[in-house]
Amino acid sequence: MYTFGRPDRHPKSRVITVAYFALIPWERVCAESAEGVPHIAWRHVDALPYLYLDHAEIIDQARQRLVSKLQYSTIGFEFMPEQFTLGELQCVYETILGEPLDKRNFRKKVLAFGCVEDTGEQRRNGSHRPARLYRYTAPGEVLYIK
Amino acid sequence: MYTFGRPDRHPKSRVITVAYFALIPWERVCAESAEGVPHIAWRHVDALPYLYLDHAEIIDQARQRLVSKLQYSTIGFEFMPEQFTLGELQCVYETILGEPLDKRNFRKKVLAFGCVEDTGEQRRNGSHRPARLYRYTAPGEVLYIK
DNA sequence: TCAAAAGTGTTAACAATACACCCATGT
DNA sequence: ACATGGGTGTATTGTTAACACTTTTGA
Repeated sequence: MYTFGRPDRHPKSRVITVAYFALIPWERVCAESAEGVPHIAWRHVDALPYLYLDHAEIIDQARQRLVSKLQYSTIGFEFMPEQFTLGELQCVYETILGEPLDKRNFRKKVLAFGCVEDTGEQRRNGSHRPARLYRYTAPGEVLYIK
Repeated sequence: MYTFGRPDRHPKSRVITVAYFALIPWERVCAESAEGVPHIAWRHVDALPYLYLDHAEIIDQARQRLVSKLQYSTIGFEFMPEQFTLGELQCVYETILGEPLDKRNFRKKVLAFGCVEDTGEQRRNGSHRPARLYRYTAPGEVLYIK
């Protein structure tokens, strides 16, 4: 994601942090303590505890990076299971961007881009019309939402 | 610019390279040998000697990064001296992007963006009309060329 | 029959592109 | 007078954004 190397970012010595971020399906998320790291846990990004030094800045930059990646890549699809509805996909985009998107324009762009294919299947989800299920396929070009 | 950390990128051990790039005025460019680095020199990016391991890839990525930075930042102005003509600026953009740009559209965008101001001065340069000199001023928003 | 999400096209505003001529100068 | 780069405006095209109603289902 970014390498933090400002000479004065650590008070004692020169510390360089290479930060990465990964998208992990919720089912596979588990927080295991490792040697030398006694208490680790997953936290909601809006409810983080005190963070050492510039670590809050690192988190912040990762969020921003995710937002911009959403605009010039198909990273949003990485949040989807194998089959998904366009409503679910739109929900991911809206959550990350932090603003509502127009349903018609969103579907238009995604479908026109041609990185999804209709599986022919549907999902019944509640007391309303069932949604079509789509599958992610390799992108041809770059997808811009917004 | 980017941190290269693939575990197998060096045959002997785990080597991590944090690559940076900088824009330096030609007058201040000098290649000094340092301890342990006997022969260093500046090379034209299109005429590089053999490069160790993935170093060619690193150079390549830096070039690409420069191209994309040109599109969402005002980095192009960093190549300019304190006063410059729009023709010179366009030349920088054309060189980096590797394609000619329309003179009128280019000037329109740069001027509309409002990150330059007319110094009132001119430069006589050859047997043709003198060019206005501009000065770079802080950008308001993001400048997109192309 | 009602509530709730799914699905669908058109129009207007704006941004990007293509394009050709006159200007000021030095030789 | 001519060669050279400087300077300017408009028309077209393409892209993006705004907007409202019908459909299908379960309760």
